Amino acid sequence: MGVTLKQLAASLDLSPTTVSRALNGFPEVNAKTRARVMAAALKANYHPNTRAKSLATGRAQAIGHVIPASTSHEIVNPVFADFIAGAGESYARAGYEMVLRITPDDQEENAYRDLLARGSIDGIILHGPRVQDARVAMLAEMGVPFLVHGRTSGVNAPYSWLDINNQRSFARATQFLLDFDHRRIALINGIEGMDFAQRRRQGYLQALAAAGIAPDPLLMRQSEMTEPYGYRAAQEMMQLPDPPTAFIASSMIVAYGLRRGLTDLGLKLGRDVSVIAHDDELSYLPNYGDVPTFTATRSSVREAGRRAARMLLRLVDDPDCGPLTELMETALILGASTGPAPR
Amino acid sequence: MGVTLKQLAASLDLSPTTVSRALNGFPEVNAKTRARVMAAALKANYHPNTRAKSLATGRAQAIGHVIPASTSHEIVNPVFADFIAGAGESYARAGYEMVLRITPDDQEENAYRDLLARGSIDGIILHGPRVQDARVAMLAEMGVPFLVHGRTSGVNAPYSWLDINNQRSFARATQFLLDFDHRRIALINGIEGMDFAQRRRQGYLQALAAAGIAPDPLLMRQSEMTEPYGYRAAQEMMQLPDPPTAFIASSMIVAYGLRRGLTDLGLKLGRDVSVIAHDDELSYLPNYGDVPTFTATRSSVREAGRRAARMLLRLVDDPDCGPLTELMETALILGASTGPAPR
DNA sequence: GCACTTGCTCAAAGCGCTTTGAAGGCAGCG
DNA sequence: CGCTGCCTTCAAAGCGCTTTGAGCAAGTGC
Repeated sequence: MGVTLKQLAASLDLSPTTVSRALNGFPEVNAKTRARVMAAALKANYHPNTRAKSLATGRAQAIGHVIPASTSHEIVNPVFADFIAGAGESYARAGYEMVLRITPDDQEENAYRDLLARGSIDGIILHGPRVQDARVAMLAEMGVPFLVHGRTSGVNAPYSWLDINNQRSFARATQFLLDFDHRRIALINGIEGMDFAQRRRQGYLQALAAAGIAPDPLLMRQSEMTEPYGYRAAQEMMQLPDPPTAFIASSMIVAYGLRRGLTDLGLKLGRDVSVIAHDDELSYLPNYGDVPTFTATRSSVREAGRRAARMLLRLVDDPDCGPLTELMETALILGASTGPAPR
Repeated sequence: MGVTLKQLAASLDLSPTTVSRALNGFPEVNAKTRARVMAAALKANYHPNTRAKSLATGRAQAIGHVIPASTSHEIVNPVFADFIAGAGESYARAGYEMVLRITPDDQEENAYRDLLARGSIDGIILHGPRVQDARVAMLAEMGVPFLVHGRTSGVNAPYSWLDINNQRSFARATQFLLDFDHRRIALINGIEGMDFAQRRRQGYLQALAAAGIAPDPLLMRQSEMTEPYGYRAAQEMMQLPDPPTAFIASSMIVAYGLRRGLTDLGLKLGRDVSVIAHDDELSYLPNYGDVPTFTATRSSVREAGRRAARMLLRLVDDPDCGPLTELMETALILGASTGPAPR
């Protein structure tokens, strides 16, 4: 344990009051005194005890992230890690701590209540929102500042969120393929019920509708986004009487699986069949180069984490600064995996 | 904010002392009183304020994880997320909080010192140890209980760690291939300097040596474990005058890349060329089925997280319970990606 | 009957900080 | 000279909890 305020004060022959004020920038401290205090604090490597401080101020100086993680493994995923990393950067900069709570998914509500009742956090980030997610109302009712990473369709009450424009993003991707004369476009989506998956499908359907193309249920799948899932989707769909000429994948990993499934069938991406992936810019799933491997809808999930955290901190600072929302657009980047529909 | 101990005590017509003791299981409380208190606490949804509690006890009831994450992205990786998830389970069970600090990697030491001086944590998990990692000595010197996920070669002083038997694991994998008459075996490793990478290479070299085979530098690579890295390794090595007949990959992602590189060359895994991967059992990189896709050295990193956390908690509880160490063996599981060397 | 446990409960101090209310010193003013 | 008001500093209370030391009533043994 480090030096305490009292000790520091004693060593300076000052009262704790004055030292505290000097360090916290209160105006009623003599400039000379303040300088002395600052110097001594630095020298003694003084850091105020967070617990004591927050007990006194009533603010935890910490943000909670609750990760339900027993049966559904959907959230403990690569995307999550990068988001957390981004958020953590913002917290660190603001002097906030990040508290992570892993919980069986039937106990998620408890986790929030517990964290709150214990006074361990000032705000919450809600992960992996589903369609009509009841957790939003729950958190609102608890009266704690919170921000959703994503959105939840079907919830009317206002709440703060940061999301990417999934619908527009996938509409554009679909449109792009349509422009290349693709008419049979498959959507390999994330698991049903996740809000992002629904929005992506909407974008996809919207673009199809605008082109006067009836969606084919045989070309739409939703499941957990693994590589084998992509592989099977490719293999099975290409067996259809009227197979797709293009695929849109909800993640890079799925796109990897698609590519394998397709090349195993002797098809070349960008020539025989087209693939567009959603790219969260995860460092170990790179999609760069002069011509990226995959044409992709791209958006940094890490940057999303950074921004979401900053927004939440504003909310914590001033709970009345109203529901804050941000919709990040994605970039459609051209890679080697797309081309005109073969005929 | 929830109910306080004082309020609860008042409502029961008892002193805070008694209520505190009743709740914390001290023996000197009348059984009837305790029951009353328990019931009331439950009803009022009482949760002791963590900050007050830890201020009073001097224990933070929290464990810190510091993630350096600016330039080197090696740690914000999929493996990390699963380890954290496992550790979080153990913490939650023990009533501990998990504090995550993301920091520029030249500031990692500061992060530890700060966390400690502020009294925010009781223990630390050290991630991603490198060969001769100076952080171990640093933490030891700070006098905080800590546990390393992995080990650090070249550090003599004892410290607590949990690791998988990387050396044996890769020696076995290599041996397995040797038994299949492979003589040209490539090692596609993680980045140089990471301790796990060094141990894996040692295991590989050891098996080769035992078989009287001189290692070929052309067959050994180390880099960040991405899919394209695996792809390039496969493509380039197969161009060699004397190409490998088998590959060992340090991660599933790399193995994906290898597979693509090899199949692109028209080679069939398990027949024309063999691949063994290290499988951390990440949920979105599944390698299961009747016959798993890849022959693999398998070990759940999530389980490692669980155990590491438990060990650290023991250490926090009793700092003198000595350096705790655990070496987890991996399983060599037979999949479809290996077979006898072609001749 | 007394001294002495034993069992249960409480008042109060203290953890390290912030913050309120008060006070000392000094200049400016009439 | 005395009063006011400003600048600077401080003592003390309080945040919600644990824990020490004391106290009180009932039970035990002589």
